[in-house]
Amino acid sequence: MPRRSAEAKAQTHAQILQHASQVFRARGSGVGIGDVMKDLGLTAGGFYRHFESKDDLFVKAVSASLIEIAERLEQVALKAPKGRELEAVITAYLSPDHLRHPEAWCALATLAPDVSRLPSAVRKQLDGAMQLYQGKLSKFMPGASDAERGQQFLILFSGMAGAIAMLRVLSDKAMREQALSMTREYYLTTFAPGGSKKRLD
Amino acid sequence: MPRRSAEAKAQTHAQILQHASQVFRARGSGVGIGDVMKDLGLTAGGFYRHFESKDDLFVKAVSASLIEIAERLEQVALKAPKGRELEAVITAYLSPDHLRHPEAWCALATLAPDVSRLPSAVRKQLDGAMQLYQGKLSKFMPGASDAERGQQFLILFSGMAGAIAMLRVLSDKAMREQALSMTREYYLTTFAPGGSKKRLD
DNA sequence: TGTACATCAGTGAACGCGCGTTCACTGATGTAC
DNA sequence: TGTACATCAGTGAACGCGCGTTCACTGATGTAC
Repeated sequence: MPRRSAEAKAQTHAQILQHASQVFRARGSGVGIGDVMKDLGLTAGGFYRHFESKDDLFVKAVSASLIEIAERLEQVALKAPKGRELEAVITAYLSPDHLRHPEAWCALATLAPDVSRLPSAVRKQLDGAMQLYQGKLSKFMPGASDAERGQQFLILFSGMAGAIAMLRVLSDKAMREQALSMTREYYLTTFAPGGSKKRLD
Repeated sequence: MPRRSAEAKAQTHAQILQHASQVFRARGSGVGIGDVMKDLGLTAGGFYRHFESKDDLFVKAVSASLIEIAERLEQVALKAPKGRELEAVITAYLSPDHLRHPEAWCALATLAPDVSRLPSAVRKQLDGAMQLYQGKLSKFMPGASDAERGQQFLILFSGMAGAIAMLRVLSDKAMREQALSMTREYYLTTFAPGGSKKRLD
C-alpha cells in the first residue's frame, strides 16, 4: 500500500502505541512486533516508520499506559464525594476488574520487573511518567507536606501493585478474589479511614 | 562425554536448578537453556536428561527459590531477639542487598508477572511453595488466629515485594536507596512497632 | 572376583521456527512552479 | 488551477540469529552371572 496522509500516519502511530501497551501488559515484553502490527491489519516492515526499535516502542508504551492510568485514577478521585477521594482510588485500584484485566490497568503490576531489567539509560525515559503518576495522585494522600504525601503515594501504590501481582500468581480463582477483598479492606482501613462506615462501590 | 554416576547426575541436576533459579531472577524467564547449561560447563542437549522442558525448569526453579528464601527468612527470625522476629524479617527483606541483588532474593519481586502469565495448570505447581513460604513466616505475624496471621503475611509480603519491584524501576540510585529506607521505616512502624527504639541492623 | 552386557549422562550437530530488522518497491500525498 | 516531481507510509520478501528440542553417538557406570 502507498503513502498515507499525515493525519493517517499519526493515527496509525497512536494505534500501534495503544495496542502495544495493552498487549505488553497482557503478555509481557516478549510479545513480537509482527503480532502487534498484524492485529492492526498492518505488516511488520511498516513498524519502523513509527518507532526506532522494539525497545523504543516498549518504553513509550509503558510510559503511555502509566500516564493513562494516572489520569484515570485522578478522574476517579475527582468524581468521588469530598473527603473520600483516596477511598475511591484504592477501591478502583484493588478491584476485581484490575485483577482480571492486566491489559487495561496498571503497568507497574504487570511490567515492573521487565522494566527494571532495561539499562538505566532506557529506564530514565520512564522517570517523567512515574513523576506524573505521583503528581496526579499524591495530592489525595494524607500528609503534612508534598514530600510526605509523595512518600505515602510510593508506599501505597507499590504495595497495591505488589498485591495485584502476587494475587495473580495464585491458581485458585475464588481464593484470589477473596484475598483481594481482604487486602482492599486493609488498605482502605490503613490509608483512608473515612468517618462513614459505608464503602463506595 | 560418557555416562556419569547416580550421585554425579543428582549433583548436576541440583546445579542446573540452582543456577537457573538465580539467572531467571536476574534476567527473567526469557533466559535460554543453552546459556544456563553453558555457565555450568555443559551443553544444551544434556538438559533433557534432567527436565522435561524449559517451562518445567522454570516452575521448579521458581518453586525452589521461594522455598530457599522462606527458609532463609525463617532463620533470620529465629536468630533475632525474642519479640523482634518480625522486625528482623522486614529489615532483611527491605535491605539494600535485596534491592541490588535480585538473583539472590525473593522471586516474587522479580518473577511474579512471568509466573502469572503461565497457564493456571502450570501455576498450580507453585501452590506448595507459596504455602510453605506463608507457613514458615506467618507465625511471626501479629494476629489472633492462624487465618488472621496468614492474611497479614499476604499483605505484608506482597507489599514489600511490590516496593522492591517498583524501586528497581527508578533510574536514580540515590533516590532508590533513600526511598527504600523510608519504605522500610514505614513497614517496621506499621507491622513491627516493637517497644525498644533501637533498630536491628 | 572377574567378565560380558545393558544402561544412560552428556555431546554436538541438526531441525524448524519465530524473532527484530532491512530494503527495494508501490503509488497516493504533498509541494513547487 | 494545473502539472511535474519529490516524498514517504506501508508492503512483502529476505536476512541473520538465537531459541527449544531431537537424536545418533560415546564410553564410563551399574548389573547379572
